[in-house]
Amino acid sequence: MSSEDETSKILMLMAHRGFIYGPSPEIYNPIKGSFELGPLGKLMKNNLESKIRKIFRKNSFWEVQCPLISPEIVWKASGHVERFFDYIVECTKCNTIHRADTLLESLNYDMGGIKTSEFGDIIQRDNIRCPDCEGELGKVTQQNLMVTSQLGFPAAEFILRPETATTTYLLFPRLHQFFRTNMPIFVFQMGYAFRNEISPRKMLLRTREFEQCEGQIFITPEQELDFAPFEEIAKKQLPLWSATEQESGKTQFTSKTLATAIEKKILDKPAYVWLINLAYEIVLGVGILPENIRFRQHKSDEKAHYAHDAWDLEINSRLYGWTEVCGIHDRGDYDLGRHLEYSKKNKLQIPGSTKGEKIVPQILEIAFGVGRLFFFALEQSFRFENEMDVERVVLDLPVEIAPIPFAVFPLQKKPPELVHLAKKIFNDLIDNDISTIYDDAGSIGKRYRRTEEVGVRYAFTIDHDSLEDGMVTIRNIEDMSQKRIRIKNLVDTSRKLLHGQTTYKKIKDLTPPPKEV
RNA sequence: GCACCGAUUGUAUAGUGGUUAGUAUCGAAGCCUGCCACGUUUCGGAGCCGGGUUCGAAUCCCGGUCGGUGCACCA
Repeated sequence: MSSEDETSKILMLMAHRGFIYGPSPEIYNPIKGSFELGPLGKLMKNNLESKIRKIFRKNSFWEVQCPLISPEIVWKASGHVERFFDYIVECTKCNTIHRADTLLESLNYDMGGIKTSEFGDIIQRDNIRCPDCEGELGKVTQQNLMVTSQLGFPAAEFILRPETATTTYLLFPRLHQFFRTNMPIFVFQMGYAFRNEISPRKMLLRTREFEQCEGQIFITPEQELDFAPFEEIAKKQLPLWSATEQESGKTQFTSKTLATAIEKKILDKPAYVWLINLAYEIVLGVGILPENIRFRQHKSDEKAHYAHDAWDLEINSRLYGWTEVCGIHDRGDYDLGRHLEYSKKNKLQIPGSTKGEKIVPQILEIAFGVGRLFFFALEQSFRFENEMDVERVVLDLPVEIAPIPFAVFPLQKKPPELVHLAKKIFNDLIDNDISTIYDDAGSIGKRYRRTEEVGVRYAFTIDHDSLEDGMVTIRNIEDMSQKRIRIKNLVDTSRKLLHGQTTYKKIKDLTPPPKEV
């Protein structure tokens, strides 16, 4: 199968099997970059989010939730009002849109010495022409990358948040009190953010409304360097591709242990390194394979306005190539410093190491695009196998992420006792919060294939012997093998499989030896 | 937003200036079926939107919309 075929096939299956629909609304003229999750997509994203929450909680993060709307001053303080504008200029001849700053930069203007308000004057003064067609350039206009809306009566303009992180920072005085002034403070937030992307593309990878999951550590400069949890992970190896390696044109890079990264001064703060590792664990936790993960350090010109150091966790997308899914930022004291400046609230400071000193806490941030992570977890899981010239489609998701990990089938509809027993088992599983599907339509083989295509890991089949011996077969998606287990252990076994407390391999097969003929 | 390419049942496709728009798959209801997309019966479902040419347009032309790819932006 060519990769082009594979791409369109995967996209087709995502929609066809009820994972992702869109762009939405499909029956009217859709808005680019907006999607619906269908029944299975929603189940799967719920599971993925639960998994992320679990990992955050294990690592002592607490979850908060903040509003999507906030007054403009918040975004002035955060720097977004200033930085989230693109200055664009349109060619009057060929209508190509150019960014004023990149245009001037390409002509070797010293960007440090130019104010954004001067872009238009310079272009006019120096008679700068369109680089594509030599045509005359029009006026420089602003393109706001933040989404605004109206609120209240009379309506006033508000900004929809372009990131969740800043809204979390506004809570610092409250959190500092909640955690009884113990630093560092670990919190995270999952929720929507909005950006006027110029051109949404590539399914869930670039949309105008998107979900983020951002973890924050409020920490003192001393704690960043003396961070006990780091010791537990110091020997782990991560695929770190440093800015220096990128700048020297090296496309090959080697995994390094985290201790080495610090020794070689690729990274300096143990707390920050620990956070990079957390990003890695989360991505592994939702089923992305290590060979498809790398960390890429931002080069100095790439860094966001708030970042001291920035690394992206990138995933090698099967459909779209290496793509950022998580940014890990050392934001320094930029954010709380700015909010202190704009709000004048002294509670944004904490006592420093010397007596009477007040300091602004440092912030380390880990920022995931949830939609992206969801999309990658899904796209990487499609497996196409050939079985006797018939293609077998398997959605090979981790059991914790799979929308519906279990299925219950009566081998046939006759006799009705098979159906009764199957439905009883199905109800038992549901009553025990084990996500299960029941199906009795068509042949048993058809049902196995139909359900493994949407990620069902284990199927329980009730056959005629089940009525006599109290056992059913469990079929494994991996290799289509089967074992026989007792019905009375079925709920317990399912729960253990779901929570990783046992594996299919460890299940004892009670299939009776074949009878002598 | 620009450039190029595309649009027929849910999916994949066939074909035609006048057709009951074909096929496979799919879905529904049966029959059959003792473990891997079996078979079988019946049924269901389609030419993106707007305008033009024409006696007649799903088919030709123009415009729009949406999608794909490339450029700029980005979690």
